Amino acid sequence: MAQQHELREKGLRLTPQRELVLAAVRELGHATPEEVAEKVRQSHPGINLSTVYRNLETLENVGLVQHTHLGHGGATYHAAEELTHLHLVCGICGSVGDAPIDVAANFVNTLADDYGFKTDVTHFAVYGTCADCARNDI
Amino acid sequence: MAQQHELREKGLRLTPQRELVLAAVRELGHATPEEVAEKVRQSHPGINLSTVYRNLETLENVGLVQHTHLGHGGATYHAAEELTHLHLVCGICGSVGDAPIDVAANFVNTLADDYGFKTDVTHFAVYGTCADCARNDI
DNA sequence: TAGAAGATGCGAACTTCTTGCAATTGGCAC
DNA sequence: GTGCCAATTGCAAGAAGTTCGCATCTTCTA
Repeated sequence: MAQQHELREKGLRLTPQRELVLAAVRELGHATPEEVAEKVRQSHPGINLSTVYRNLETLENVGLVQHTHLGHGGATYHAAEELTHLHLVCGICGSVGDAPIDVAANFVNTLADDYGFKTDVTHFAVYGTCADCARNDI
Repeated sequence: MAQQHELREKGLRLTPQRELVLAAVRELGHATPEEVAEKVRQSHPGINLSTVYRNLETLENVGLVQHTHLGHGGATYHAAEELTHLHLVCGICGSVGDAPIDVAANFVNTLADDYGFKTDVTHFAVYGTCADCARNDI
């Protein structure tokens, strides 16, 4: 774990809180600030929620994590290196499925070619109905 | 304006507030509850925010309006009949552009075929960088 | 090892949205 | 037209999520 370098390289100070926030985001896959805080508290009970928020913002600024809006209001954070998939958010059951980015490649290209719009696939949440709910609904 | 029928048909009572909320959503294209309230206040200054929220919810239940998450947290409301386009949300300048649904047809089909995921295109916000910002950024 | 800059903790404030309740109003039957 | 019941509104309090100011503490550099 030469994680220390990672943070120092970005010009950030190395604090236990910061390391734990980053570790929590990586471990959780995607998580709300609240969930990150909860995770961090397992090993560092005293951590403050605002510290988590500030660190998430800081880590996002240097590109180590990113946030996505999954539809239900709050932001969800990911480790930057894990953002290799789309999120399929089910509006009925709330589940979040994954699909490889390639699925959208065509779509992204069309938007780029026809509209000059550079789609940020990593920041992308797709809303709809998951297979399970679709079965029950129709 | 046989709008009265529209609401009555759905089993809703016809109140000035409700008509105004619906009219505001239609006129604004897409708007947050707050913006709807502001619009309604132009002709009905006393209207309460919770009334706007409740009416938006009611109107959504009967299918006259729908909401979309444009990324920055709060929901945005549309008249149901206007939902014939995707929203291209620019993460830099915050602008909301439009693109016809067809652009996504392929993408939607792929998700349906490969993942059984029924994408709700009308509830769909595409995040990225608009043409203007992309020019300045690169 | 000391100092400066940066980070943390804490509490208060804000924003956005929801909820309970009493008063009001619309639609229906007469 | 009149009256009743249920739906709707306004108000105010309250949740939830997020931000901010400030004093204190910690990290890094020299």
